[in-house]
Amino acid sequence: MSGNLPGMDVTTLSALAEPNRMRIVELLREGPLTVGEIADRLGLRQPQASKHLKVLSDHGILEMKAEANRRIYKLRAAPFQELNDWLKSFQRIMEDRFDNLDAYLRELQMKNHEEE
Amino acid sequence: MSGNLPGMDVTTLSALAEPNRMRIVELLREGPLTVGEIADRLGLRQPQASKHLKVLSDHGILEMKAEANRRIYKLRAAPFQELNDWLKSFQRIMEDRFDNLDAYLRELQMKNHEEE
DNA sequence: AAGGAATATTCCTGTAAAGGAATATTTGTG
DNA sequence: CACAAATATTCCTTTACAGGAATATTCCTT
Repeated sequence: MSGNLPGMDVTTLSALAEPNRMRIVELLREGPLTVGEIADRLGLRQPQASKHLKVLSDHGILEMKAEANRRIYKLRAAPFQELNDWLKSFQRIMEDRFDNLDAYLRELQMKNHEEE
Repeated sequence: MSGNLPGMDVTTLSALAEPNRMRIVELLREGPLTVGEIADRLGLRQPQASKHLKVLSDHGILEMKAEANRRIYKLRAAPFQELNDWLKSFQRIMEDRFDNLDAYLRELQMKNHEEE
């Protein structure tokens, strides 16, 4: 009966829900960067930068291109599209259902009298 | 020089980045519900449901209305708007900057030759 | 081939947070 | 006023994960 909802992937959110990773994402909006530059600009140690980048990559938020010694990371569009789609499916319902407390209160009333 | 970016609140994301809390949010799309119903429908124990609801409320994702014995929780629009705005500020940049690896590679080249 | 960048990985430690169980609190009802 | 229902809170335990430090790996340069 119930349609198959988009079902936002929570692990994508948890990957973004870490301050330094969010800073990395914000930084990469300006364009692709190497690990070293990311670490420098954000005042992170290289190992922690690498670890965060790995998490973000594993969740498909970033993609990496090896260029000689350097690894260049850049944003991927997909997860943001997914987030956007999920939000859109919300907006539709927002106007309708969020605020009909009254209907629900009447419903509660009914159940109360029903079960006695 | 740099504009003040939206700056998505990571704590909002972390509140959503928990499976049971996400399930609560999805459930409440259908309309407001009491703690008991939320716990029932999701197969959660009441205390855990209350705890998750508190987290969601503390982050402004839900709001609560006390109705006699019951507490009715419902979604708030604000955080979703915030998320939406943040995403929008992304979309704009997506097309332009995400993919100009070439420019960045040339830039790297230059720096390499520069510093010698 | 050797040394040095740039990056990834491993190990350790501390901390935050989620679930379980029990209990407190509030409110309605007989 | 006593009891029961609905919800919140506390305490405990376990687990996930972020940072620090050290080390491994890869690739360039000479």
